[in-house]
Amino acid sequence: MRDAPAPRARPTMEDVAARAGVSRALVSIVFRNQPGASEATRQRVRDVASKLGYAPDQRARLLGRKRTGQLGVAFGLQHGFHGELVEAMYAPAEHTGYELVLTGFAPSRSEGRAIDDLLAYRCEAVIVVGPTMRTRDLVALSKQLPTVVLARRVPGGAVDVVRTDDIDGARQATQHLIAQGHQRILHIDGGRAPGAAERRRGYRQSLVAAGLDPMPFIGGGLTEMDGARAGNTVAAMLRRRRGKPSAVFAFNDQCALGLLQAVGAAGFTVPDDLAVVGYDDSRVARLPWVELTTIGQDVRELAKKAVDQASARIHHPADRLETIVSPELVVRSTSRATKSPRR
Amino acid sequence: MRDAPAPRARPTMEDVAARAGVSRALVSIVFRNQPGASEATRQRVRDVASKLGYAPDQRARLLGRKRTGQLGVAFGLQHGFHGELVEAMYAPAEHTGYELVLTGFAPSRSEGRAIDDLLAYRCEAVIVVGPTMRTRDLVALSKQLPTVVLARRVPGGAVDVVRTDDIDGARQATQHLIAQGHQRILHIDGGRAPGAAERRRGYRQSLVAAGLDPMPFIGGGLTEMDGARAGNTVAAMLRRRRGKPSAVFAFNDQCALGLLQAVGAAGFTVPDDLAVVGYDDSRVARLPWVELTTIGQDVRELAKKAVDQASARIHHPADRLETIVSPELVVRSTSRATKSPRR
DNA sequence: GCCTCCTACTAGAGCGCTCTAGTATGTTAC
DNA sequence: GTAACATACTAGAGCGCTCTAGTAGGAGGC
Repeated sequence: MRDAPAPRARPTMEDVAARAGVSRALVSIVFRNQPGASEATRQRVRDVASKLGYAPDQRARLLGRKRTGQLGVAFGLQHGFHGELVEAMYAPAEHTGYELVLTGFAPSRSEGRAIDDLLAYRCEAVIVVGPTMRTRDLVALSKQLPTVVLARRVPGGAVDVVRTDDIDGARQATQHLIAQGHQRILHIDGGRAPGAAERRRGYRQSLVAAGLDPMPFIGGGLTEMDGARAGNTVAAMLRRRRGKPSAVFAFNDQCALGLLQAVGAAGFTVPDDLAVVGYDDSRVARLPWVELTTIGQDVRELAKKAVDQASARIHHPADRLETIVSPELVVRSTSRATKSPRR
Repeated sequence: MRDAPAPRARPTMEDVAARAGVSRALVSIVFRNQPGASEATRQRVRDVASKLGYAPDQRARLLGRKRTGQLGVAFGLQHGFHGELVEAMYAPAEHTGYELVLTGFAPSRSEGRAIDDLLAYRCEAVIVVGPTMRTRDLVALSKQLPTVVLARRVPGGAVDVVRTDDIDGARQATQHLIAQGHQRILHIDGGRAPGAAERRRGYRQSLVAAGLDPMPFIGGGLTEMDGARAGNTVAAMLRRRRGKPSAVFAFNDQCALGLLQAVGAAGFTVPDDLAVVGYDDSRVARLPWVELTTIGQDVRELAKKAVDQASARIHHPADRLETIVSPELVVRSTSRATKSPRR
């Protein structure tokens, strides 16, 4: 890049002004849709601009302005769910008058570096999607500029957070199974993953509230492999005479999928031998041969709240808020009662 | 956003210069790692800067510079594969001295809008990942500024392209099946999807070269559902006495997965009754209960070539190149010979 | 001594916009 | 006629950097 030539020169506002026979300021007025230009002039300026292939230079634009009107978003390039959230942010951002600046993180590119980019662009606020960085770093960031953490819990109340109510989601899943007549319900947990602690709690609360005994957690995880491993454990339990489980609430859909696989391979039938509920309502959960009952997160709502909250924080830096969005149970065939009610 | 307050004032180069007792220009030199400052001064400036929480303003930086050094990347927020490619671009971009500016497209946000953002940021070149927009629009874009289309074929040679050699991939898949002794090999095709025509061609060429008869294409598609539908057709063929296929090459892994499901549900065994090869080497293909033989695209290489080519195009705008990266066969158990060789 | 050369630094003009504070040219009121 | 007030437009000072063209001052050569 050392000896690179200057890039193809693109027309500036000056060029447009000259060709249209007006001042630079007037062109600026036209492009900002501000009052102060006649309709005829506006049209002329627009025509000239499009003839020249002119588009305002965003960098200069932002520099001159008091505010940048930019909202930075850092998200995981590998997480399909993050992509969905980002997509859903565009509409509310536009509506609120902000522009989104994206930066991705991944195993090969740390969250810190991604966020540095956003700082350099002078975003007015940042939305960090599902970060794994330490709470203290997030707190430090939030002292530098308004920060909203999306889809992750941050204890301490020092940072703005928008997330799904995982306790409620786990509760819905468990209560659904209870309502189906299940009494011995297992939870394949997510270990130290974000949300795992809440899901454990929601599961346990529901059982206790229904007068049932929580069963010990089975170590699970986030992936199909983790689920399959747990599934083997569950299959072993199913072979016992007494005390065998009749339903499982898995940490997420991928985990549930692995579990379904292992349990099926061991010769058991879902939902007759074992009902299964996942979490996330991912695409695979909807496949006709999977039809996994699951808990759906409200992507649209999460994205909108995150943008709104970032905007609110720009106006009132002192506040701090934790917004919790309710998830929704999606009943499919892995948990539907098929035969007689159980006892 | 109308009556928003000015954002928290952040320190400027001026502030750092004043506090360090040097000129603005010197601070600039330090932050650009240019020669012209003593080591002691560098250290002092750096210290002061970090004490003030100063980071150079990217907008101003780019404005002042002749070149922006920015590479725009437009990608699909919903495509996991796009995310992987973007991730793999960061390293080569840094190495070449460019910075990546990301913008996403999705059903709710058109590719055109995404690209407009990149134009506004005065990127020196853009890399468009797997666009579905019309060829003529891509050609028009490439006239405005250096453009590289990644992971899609663009006929006419008017646009720079970096893509996987799908003909070769299909050939590898088919030849592998032939080498395993299969003689009646089906192709579940991808219809009008990008790459589908090439994969059909590669499949047919290999069969003809081996003196075998290509079988009629089975209408497939990109999703598990499409694969399952095709799978039912294949299962019906397997029940016949004569002329039944012994292997299938599916358009992609998702399609292959649906097919495996349908064929399995119909009571057939893989790979004994039917060998299956997919395409993409996606995460699911690696699951131990799937172990799908597939064709892997070289993400790292694709990303690197895309960045290199964008950089080359900035220097030599007149050229146009089509870079084709070879895919690689990954043999797993859905195609491994298990019993006797077939005739 | 003076001249040259090097290193360490500074002055100041942009970059392409935005935005405040104007100036012209009506139009209306009285 | 002129004051009052629109509306349509312009001048020009920033915004926070980069970068060219300089200056100051010390080391070294002869």
